[in-house]
Amino acid sequence: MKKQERQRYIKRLLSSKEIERQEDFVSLLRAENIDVTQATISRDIKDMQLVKVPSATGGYHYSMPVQKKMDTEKKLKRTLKDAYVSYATQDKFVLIKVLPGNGPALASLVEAMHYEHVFGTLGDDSTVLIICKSLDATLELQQTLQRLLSDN
Amino acid sequence: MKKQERQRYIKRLLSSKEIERQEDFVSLLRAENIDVTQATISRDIKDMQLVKVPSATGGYHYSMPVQKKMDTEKKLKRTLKDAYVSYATQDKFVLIKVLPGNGPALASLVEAMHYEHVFGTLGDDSTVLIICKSLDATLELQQTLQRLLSDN
DNA sequence: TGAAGTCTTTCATATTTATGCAAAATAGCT
DNA sequence: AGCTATTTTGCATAAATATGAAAGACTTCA
Repeated sequence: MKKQERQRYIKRLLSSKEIERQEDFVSLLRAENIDVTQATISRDIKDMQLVKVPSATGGYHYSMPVQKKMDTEKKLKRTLKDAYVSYATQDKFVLIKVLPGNGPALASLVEAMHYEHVFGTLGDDSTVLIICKSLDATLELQQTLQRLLSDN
Repeated sequence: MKKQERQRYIKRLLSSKEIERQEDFVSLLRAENIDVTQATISRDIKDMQLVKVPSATGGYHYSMPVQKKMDTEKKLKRTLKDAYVSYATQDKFVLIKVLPGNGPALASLVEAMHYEHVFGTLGDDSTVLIICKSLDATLELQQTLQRLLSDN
């Protein structure tokens, strides 16, 4: 399955880099030894329903589809509320303790959110470690999580 | 204020028509006697952070920004949960009874969601009337509202 | 295996969108 | 009003994206 694999890569790129043009996908995929043309990327984007979002800072970047993002956030919220035990931060890390068994699920939801400033996520049985890209990002993420926890 | 007014029109068009290209905005605005070029629309879209979404049916259409949509849905949900009394449907109408004073707020939130298949919304002190574009749409809207009401 | 059908990709290009720059409009001052 | 600064717009065009058509892969079935 060539196409699916490529689309998985595209998803991963979405969260790790700020992608402004379809050609960026082409270059980045080339770097991972996946050879495609812009035409294919255009079709992938249509397939995956990605959108090109005008960002507040003036540029543009590709992002998850609205609906999926909303759905994911919903699940994330529910999981958080269900399983949350405690959290702590240090440096660029946010460490969340959850009820046993919920770590992996929560971690993968956080990943699926493709938060701009999250560098990586890791979940074991009852702990989720989120590594942010900066201290500011850590703060922001904390607030996001708190917002999710405090209902709405 | 020329620009702001135009952007209001753009917002209204967003919910009423399926807009596929920036030129569509140009024509539709021309029809309302607002003269603009595609260049301006492009800048408006950047300003307003609208996105061009690949729709499930194969085409593309412009739509609200992700974040705003999420925020609006959140407020809508909260308002619904806070103020909801009862609802009824008939033909293409959904009539929601709410606690006194909440009608206008709820109506404007429903409008802000720019639901594809909602024709119009009207809220008095304690009632909101939503007029859909088709019977199917009415059913769908009902489900959406129920989903919002039943937590998540 | 090979023919037929389906799916995917590229190439070339049409279509659409973004933007530099100059002109026009608008807003602040005095 | 008159002048200056700021914002907004259009024009022309560059840049980015989408897509028809042909070629290549991959399936399936006999």
